[in-house]
Amino acid sequence: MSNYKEIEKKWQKYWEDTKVFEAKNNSSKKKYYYLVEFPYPSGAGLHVGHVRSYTALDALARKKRMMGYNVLFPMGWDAFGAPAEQYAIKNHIHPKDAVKENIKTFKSQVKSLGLSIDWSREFSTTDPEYYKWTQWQFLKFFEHGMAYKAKKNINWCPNCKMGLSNEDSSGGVCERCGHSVEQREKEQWMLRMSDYAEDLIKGLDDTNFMDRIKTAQINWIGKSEGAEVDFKVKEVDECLTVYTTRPDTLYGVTFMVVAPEHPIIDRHSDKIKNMSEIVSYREMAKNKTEFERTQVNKTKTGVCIDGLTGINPITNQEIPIYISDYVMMNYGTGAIMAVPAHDERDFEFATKYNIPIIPVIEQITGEKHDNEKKKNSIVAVLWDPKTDKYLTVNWKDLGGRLFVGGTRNEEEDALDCAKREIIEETGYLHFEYVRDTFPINHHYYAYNKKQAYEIDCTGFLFRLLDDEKTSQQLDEDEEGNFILEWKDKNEIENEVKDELHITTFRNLLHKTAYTGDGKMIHSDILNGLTNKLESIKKMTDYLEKNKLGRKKVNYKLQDWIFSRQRFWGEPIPLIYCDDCGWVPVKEEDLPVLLPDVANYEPTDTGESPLASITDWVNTTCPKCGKKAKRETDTMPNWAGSSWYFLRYMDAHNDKEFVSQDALKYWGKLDFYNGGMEHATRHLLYARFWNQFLYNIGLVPNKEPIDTRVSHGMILGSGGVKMSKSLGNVVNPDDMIELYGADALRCYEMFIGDYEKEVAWSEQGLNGCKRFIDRVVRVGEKVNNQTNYSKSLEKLIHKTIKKVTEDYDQMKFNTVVSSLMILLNEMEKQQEITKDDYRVFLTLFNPIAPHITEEENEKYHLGEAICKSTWPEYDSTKIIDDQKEIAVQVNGKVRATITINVDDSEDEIKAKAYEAENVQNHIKNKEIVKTIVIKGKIVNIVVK
RNA sequence: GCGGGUAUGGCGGAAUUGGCAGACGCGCUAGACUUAGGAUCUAGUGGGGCAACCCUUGCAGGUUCAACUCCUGUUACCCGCACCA
Repeated sequence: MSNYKEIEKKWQKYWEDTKVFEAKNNSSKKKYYYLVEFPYPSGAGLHVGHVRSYTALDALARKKRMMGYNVLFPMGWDAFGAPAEQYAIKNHIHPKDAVKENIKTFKSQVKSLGLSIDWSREFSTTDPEYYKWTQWQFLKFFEHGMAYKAKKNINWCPNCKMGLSNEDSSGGVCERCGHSVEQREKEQWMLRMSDYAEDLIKGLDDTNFMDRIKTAQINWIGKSEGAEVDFKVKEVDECLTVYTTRPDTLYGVTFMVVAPEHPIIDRHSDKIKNMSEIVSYREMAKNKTEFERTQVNKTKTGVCIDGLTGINPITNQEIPIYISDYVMMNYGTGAIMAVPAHDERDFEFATKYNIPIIPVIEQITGEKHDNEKKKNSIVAVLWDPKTDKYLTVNWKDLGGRLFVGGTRNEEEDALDCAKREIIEETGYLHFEYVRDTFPINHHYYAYNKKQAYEIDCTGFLFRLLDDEKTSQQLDEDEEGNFILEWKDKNEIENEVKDELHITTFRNLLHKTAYTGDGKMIHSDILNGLTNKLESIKKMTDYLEKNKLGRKKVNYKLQDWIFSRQRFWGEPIPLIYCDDCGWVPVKEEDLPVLLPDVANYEPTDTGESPLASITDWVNTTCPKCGKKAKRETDTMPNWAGSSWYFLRYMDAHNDKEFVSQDALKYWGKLDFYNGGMEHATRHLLYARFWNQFLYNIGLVPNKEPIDTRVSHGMILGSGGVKMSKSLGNVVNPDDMIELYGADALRCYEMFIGDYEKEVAWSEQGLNGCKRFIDRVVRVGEKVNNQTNYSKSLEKLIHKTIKKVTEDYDQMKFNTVVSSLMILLNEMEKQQEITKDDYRVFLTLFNPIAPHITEEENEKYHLGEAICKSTWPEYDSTKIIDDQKEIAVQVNGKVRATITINVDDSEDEIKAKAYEAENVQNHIKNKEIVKTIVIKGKIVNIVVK
């Protein structure tokens, strides 16, 4: 621990005093806006993961400023929400004070890193001056009919005593405490986010998000195209409407399923004969947690509704209606048409409840030919349970290994045909039927008959009962041409090559729904079609024409549940009046402040703690002046973070949320860094919020963010997540104390690919400390001269180029390694010039700002680096006049030769042939060709 | 199950985008200077072989004069979503 600490303090003070990092709102320079997601100031303090992204963006911001930009790089605090509240409850202090305390420690930690943040724009989402505008914007949503109150079955965490959004309770457990989540019915404020589903997908085209973030968002929004189909219900005058993406399978519908909560049940409970059974099923489903209910692989349950019968609108067939919890009320219409032959879930359900399964799509194998003859056929697989082997028919050169197969004529039943063929071909007499397959549509060309065939083939599996045999009855062309062999499953997988036979075998062993494409059968108007999209379109058109259904797009994205029954959030600025209903608080009365109270702990009733503060709740109606009550719910902590990036543009404006001038000047957030865990939720909320503001004319851009990047996590030294319980959490304060802020910053940039997760290594950090020590030591070689040393000139220009490009591509690890290479060269020199050192320090400054400024000052190399400009390279000085290149013989390096830049191809060839080791490899051999890639490589191909 | 990603020495990772695989750092080995070294400096360091050479980018194929890089298949791990009809 040298004087690093004093150096760091000195320069941090200098930056603060000179205000060099304060962004100007009225600058003629080009603007650039960098932002790292603002931290949640938790009691745990700063994590080394924060250091990684903060340093990275700080480096970019510092470089951009030196390149002449007016850079906005602000920081603030996201301090509403449950964690702060929990912390406060635990430590028996008011959340307000807890937040103040945490921000203080957090801020001093962040400051010790020496970031070039414009602290003049700092704010916290919990500042009344800030949340006034969050409330104001909520009222805009309300005014435009985008906020509504609805009774919702919400996810309720009994431990945190709080309602959770779907996003906060994914997997059926509370994100915060891990407790499993229950269902509770509650009146909730909702924002109509699902209205924006399409725009949120389309808007991605106007962003430069990484592809994986775009796809994550698209998947989250979950667009699906299909149709709604109206099924008449026989007993009542009502249609049961379902949503399906596969209207083409309508002829295969054999039952329907509605969600347990489906209102049709309540509407017609008088018609339902087994109502008590249904009620108890509903009870059971309700008591299940969302987690249990959505467990995949659990066996399906359900009850047939006795008294309501569906009618397939296209076949007029009567089909049963079930209730089952595998259908969700909150997606589609809460009711489905079930096609067990082509949907795995429906298949499972139908198998369990013995519901008929009608295939309407035939799997296609083989290749189509012209002039095909049609045949019906079977493939029969005989299984011997004693040996667990299957009987194969080995045709050797005449067709390879197959199973028993045969053609059946029109009158013959497929099962009879299969039995007959087994007896005739194999002689086995005693076996029993196990199962059959859906038919396969197979195409092949028979060379012996010079004829192409299209066959519909059903597969059968039989169990062998005993070994008793009769003599085979073979046709002439079969006699003596095959042998029978028992083979196990693996041998069959390897040896049966015929597509029809192997597919049939697989389908027999594992019978399930066929979800692939194929040829339509049993489907009247669709019969024979093989193109899925065409079938879907034809059926949808038919439905629309006959008023039986309509095209429909669905999204998984739901409306945003915007209420929390908690104390520590922005109060929702609405007042309920018995006469006027929900009335917004007048703009001049904003913000609605959180009252100062002693008790802010959550209640068992699920009511916000605010509800018990009567003199806060009781107020007058802003419209009619009568007695009225305030809304006691607060906003989720995603609210404040949905627009904070706009506020930095004009952080202390008390007239507007941001001035239009500031919005116009700063425009989009150019470069936004944050964790992958926010790829869907925060980013979607923020985009939705901003698109709404755009639509009502309050912001100039529909998409608020241009580029989005994500840093990889920093793991503990074993490659496992850092956690308190494992005791492998690294505290940045300790690292700064031991190695200095610059070394810590340098190490975190050098540690690896910025986007990938990496394991922490304190030895690696120590290596960076050594590097910085060497940077300081090499300063002792500085002489009185300017300009670059002749011996270093080329490398310096190359390094400027490489480092400049690598910063721009966020390849910080190779920035550091390039600088290490340059330093290694400098150390080899007797002395170095002022400019040599100065350019090195400038290139290193974005990563190690303190020590580079100090060294620059110590040797009087020029003005402070933060005020100077980024170095440029001279491309003419980068070109090597001589170069070592490899010579390969047959692709293997045999020698290296030195070439001049202006050597002709022939000269290079000559040099290559001359090289000693090349001679050894080409003598007595014929040179087929010689490839010369100028300045790169020579490859001599010999025979 | 669906979607996305990753795989290179003992370790973290480079590779001009198809052109000498292993830059740079850590660690390790030997030596120097030292009362001392967890400081610093010098040399070495993918594996095999005395050597010429051979092998090597998860695995198996393919394209090419040339593949970590492109194509096909496959395995393992990580992340997100998940009965979404």
